[in-house]
Amino acid sequence: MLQLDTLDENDERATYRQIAAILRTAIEDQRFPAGSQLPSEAELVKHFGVARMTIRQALQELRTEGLVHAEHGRGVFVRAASPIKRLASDRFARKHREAGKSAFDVEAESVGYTASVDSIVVRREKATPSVAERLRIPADDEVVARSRRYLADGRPVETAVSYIPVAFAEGTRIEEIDTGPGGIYARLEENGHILARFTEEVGARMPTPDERRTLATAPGIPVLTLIRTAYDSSGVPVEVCDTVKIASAYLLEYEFPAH
Amino acid sequence: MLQLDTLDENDERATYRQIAAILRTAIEDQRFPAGSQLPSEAELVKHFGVARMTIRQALQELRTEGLVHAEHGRGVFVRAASPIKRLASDRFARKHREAGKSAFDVEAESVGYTASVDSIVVRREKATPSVAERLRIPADDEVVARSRRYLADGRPVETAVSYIPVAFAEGTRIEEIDTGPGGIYARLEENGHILARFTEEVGARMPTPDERRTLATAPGIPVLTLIRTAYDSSGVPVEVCDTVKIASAYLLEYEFPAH
DNA sequence: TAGTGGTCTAGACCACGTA
DNA sequence: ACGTGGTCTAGACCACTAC
Repeated sequence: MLQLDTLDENDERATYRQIAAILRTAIEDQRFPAGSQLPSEAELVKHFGVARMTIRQALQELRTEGLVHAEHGRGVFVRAASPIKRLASDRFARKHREAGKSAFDVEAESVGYTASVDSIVVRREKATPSVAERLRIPADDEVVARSRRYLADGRPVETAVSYIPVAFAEGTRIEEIDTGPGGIYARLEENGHILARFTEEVGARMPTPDERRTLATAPGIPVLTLIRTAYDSSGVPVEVCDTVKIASAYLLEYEFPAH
Repeated sequence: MLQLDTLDENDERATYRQIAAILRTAIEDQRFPAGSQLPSEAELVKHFGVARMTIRQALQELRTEGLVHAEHGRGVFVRAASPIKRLASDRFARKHREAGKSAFDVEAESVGYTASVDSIVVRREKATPSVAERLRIPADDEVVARSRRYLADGRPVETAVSYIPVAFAEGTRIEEIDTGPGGIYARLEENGHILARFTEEVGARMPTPDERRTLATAPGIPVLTLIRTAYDSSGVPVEVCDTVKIASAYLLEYEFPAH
């Protein structure tokens, strides 16, 4: 019954780890396919003959690994292998901007998602040390900060905050909610700052509770952090974009020469 | 006593979340600096007047976030902000190879670490679908698989497996443990495959229990995954390198033109 | 030996989702 | 109403570390 192995007396691992391993194997073997429901805690208590807290500890381990997620009142479900959005480094190519598309539209289109943006907030603020350093401006100069949240098929996948020196944004639609076709990069170029190159700094970590809420992720799912700096043809940094992406939703692609 | 806030009756959050938040704030405010020890579970039980399991649940949350780690028999400690190794995309530049240095040496030198490599295993095996696709060879052709583990100052930070088509490795030191100065890229170039460009695919996820063991990481620390493909001047893929890095130890840097 | 965290039990009551 | 997971209690014994 339950089509699950039972505990091995000789196994010296902690009981909850053994149970986690049994469930993990069953999931990997597709005995519980993506999206399916695991046996309830009560059933697992009966099957393994242990206390409920022991079962919960095993499930906690699988949740931390991101293998399953619990829904209060419904059950524990195998997480669907998330569709991956591949981000190629030509996503900022000028040809896309000229067609009036934002980089996020380009990404989404290439994999068949419906892209949307919400929570757009535009304000002026003093640059943080990290932003000021990348923009090569004094530490408390004012910048225009544009924060927003990206959604794919209605589900949050990324937050982003762009910082632009006030001098480059003043009098353009960069300070309006709707920046117009092609987004802020198109506006910067109209303003004489022809974009020449980007740098990106990529890392990963666990999200803060705040980020978990904004991105609506379960505990145990890491985020990719990406800080992009855009330089114009004179080598002047014109924008820093600080993004936090749900790791399971993204694969970043880069290409570079061997010199 | 303990210099910690107490529980707020009116706070509607679960008790363990409230306790976790109190501890998190204390850590962020440096009341418990990096490396310092938190009060013992017994002390926290007394301070907050709750059951031990409730305290443990709060600590579990902080562990999942990677903020603290427990040492059996010693205590719970605030995790030190890990030193970051920045990986620039010129780390495979030919000038470094000509100086007899491997890419990992270059990385380590640039930040003052002592680099070392262990667990080197070289064997022939059938290509996995993922590797075969990237190398553009039939799905069960044989490849040379070189796996190893990188350490910085003696601590594991990354595992890597390189796959090279047998035809390109045969008769070179690529199949020996010690590949000689400049590593496998230098050997490939001596063999007529002048490297022209690389692609890298970057993602992040939680480590498998196996990876956690190999990299000696605590639960709750994500890994960066990086698959690099090397192409020679004829556009032929000559190597696929599949790496898993401790996320907190790395920051990847890329640069690309705006077209 | 004393103190620490690790594991486990056997209950209890609550909040949520479904029917 | 019922079954699900979420939270919490009040213990127990064990394994590890430090002295």
